[in-house]
Amino acid sequence: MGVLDWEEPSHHDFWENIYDLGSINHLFDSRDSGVRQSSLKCLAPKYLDGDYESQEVMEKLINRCRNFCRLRNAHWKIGDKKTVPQALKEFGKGDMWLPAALLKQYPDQNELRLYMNKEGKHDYELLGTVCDTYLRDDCVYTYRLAEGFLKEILEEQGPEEAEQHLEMNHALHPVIWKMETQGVHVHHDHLESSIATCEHWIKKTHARCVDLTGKDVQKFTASILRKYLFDECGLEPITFTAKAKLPQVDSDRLLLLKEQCEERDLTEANEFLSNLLANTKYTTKKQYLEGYHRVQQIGNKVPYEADFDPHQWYLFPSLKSTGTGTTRFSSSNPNSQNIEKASNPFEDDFDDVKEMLEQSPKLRSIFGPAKGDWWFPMDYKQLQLRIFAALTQEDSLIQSFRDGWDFHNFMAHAIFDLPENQKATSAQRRVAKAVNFGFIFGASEKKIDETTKKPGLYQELMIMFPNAKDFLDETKEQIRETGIVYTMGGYPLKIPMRMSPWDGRLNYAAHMGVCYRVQGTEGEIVKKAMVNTDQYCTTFMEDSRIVMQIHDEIVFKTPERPSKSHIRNLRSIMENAGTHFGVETPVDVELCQHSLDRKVTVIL
DNA sequence: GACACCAGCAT
DNA sequence: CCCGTGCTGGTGTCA
Repeated sequence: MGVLDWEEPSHHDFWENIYDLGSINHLFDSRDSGVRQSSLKCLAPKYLDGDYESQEVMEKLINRCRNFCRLRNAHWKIGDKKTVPQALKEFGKGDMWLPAALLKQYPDQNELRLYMNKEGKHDYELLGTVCDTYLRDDCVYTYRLAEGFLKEILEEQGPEEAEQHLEMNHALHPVIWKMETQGVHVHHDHLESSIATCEHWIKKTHARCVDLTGKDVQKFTASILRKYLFDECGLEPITFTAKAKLPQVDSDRLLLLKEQCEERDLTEANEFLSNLLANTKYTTKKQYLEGYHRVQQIGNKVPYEADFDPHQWYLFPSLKSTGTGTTRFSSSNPNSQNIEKASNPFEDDFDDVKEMLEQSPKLRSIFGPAKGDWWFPMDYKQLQLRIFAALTQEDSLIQSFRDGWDFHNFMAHAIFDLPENQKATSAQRRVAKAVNFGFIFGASEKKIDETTKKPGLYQELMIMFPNAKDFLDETKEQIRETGIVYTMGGYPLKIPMRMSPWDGRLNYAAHMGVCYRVQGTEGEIVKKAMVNTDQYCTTFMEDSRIVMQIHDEIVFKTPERPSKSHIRNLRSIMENAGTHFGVETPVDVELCQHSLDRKVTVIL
């Protein structure tokens, strides 16, 4: 819009002068910055008296303009529902230029005036000013909010602390900007052939489902499924959905229902379920693939890559550094943090299902370096658990990491009191894993006892790890007093108060607090690592950069095979980010030349 | 069309 | 009542 000079946004001086209301707001109240609540539209009415009417007026007018164009088949390039990404769909932000352009260029102004001013409206007069008004309000509200938040933050949290947190996000801006504009390379042909494979199998399995059930439906929706399985076949529902209390029909439940079929010799229903499970897998895959296909672009947004090939295809995910209540990143359009792992379809399935899934395309192989490039993902080994150990200051846990234990095995040994030279069984390890994840996800006493099927285990653990117990009590106390917990770097996180801690559910809130402190510290560490590794890349490794961030993993790109010393340096930068916050965190490195799922582990 | 719910994917 | 944080897309209901 001509407000900022976009010529050299990668230049250091440029970023020096950028302050981000999102970061300031998140520091003021980490619950504000969720996906739904962070926009000015929500913040202005909440903290100022502004109702932000001008945005609404603009949205409506833009939509009227788009309708006007559609009705007349005018040759205006209008954002189309199928091609405009989700974020732009809402109110046609992509068409902000439209009102002024119509006023300036539409040949029959009289016609335009009649349309805009019909039914007593005066929209024609607004065409030339509506976006300016919006933009002005946007600036004013942004400034006033920032001013207000900063004042509160400095008073409540102290200037030095606050400055540190703000500086971290400040330093992240150019890093995120680079990632967002330079994008993630995808293998375009592979994408298309994978979609075709999915389609083939979807058709095949669906046809079989129709045959077996005699239901000639386009799709086996949840309601059709419930009717068939529970009413017609007489199977017993396993569990019920949270709100509507209907029988759950997710994959796990369907697998259990399949067991019921085997017991009762319902061969047709049994085979139906197999086909349906395979069908669901392929349908989901296709959905992901089509999502990637829809938003991919030829890499013309890559102004800084020297020998850039216009035939390469890229995705440009949007990153929100304040997209979560815990300081983790969120990613959208597409979400680059939930790319399916290859192992996913082949575990815990029945043999016939496995067979049908054998040709299933691997989504991770869609992503990979462009020709000639190298990617190397570097991930923190069991970062969350190490943070938990550091937070609790539980010596035995910290020591087990130092001694190089597999942590789940270590926990299995502790729980089942195994001698050191005896190997834990896979069942024992599974229990231990459930306990570990339970803790970092903030499970309650009841939940831990239930998922491990060992009543009383939680209490045993509390005796076994007294510091962990103290840590829980301390977190609980913090929540009772303030509703706020702190990460290891001192970042304040608000616990959602939808469950009031004073009505007997304080324990639950306390476990939430554990989760927030662990995830919050994780986010903090990885953000610092990103800033520092980016700095290293720009300084010492030409044309290298961060491609993606997946919570405890950073994927780098280089135009040639990275040297061992570069990898070593990057690794220690990442590890130092951990120790800076008091966590010992070794980092694993892998190299890939073709795609994310064909990695070579590097041994240094 | 807006909204709630459900499902499925990740760390 | 509840093991967390996210994003996306489909279905079904309501206005």
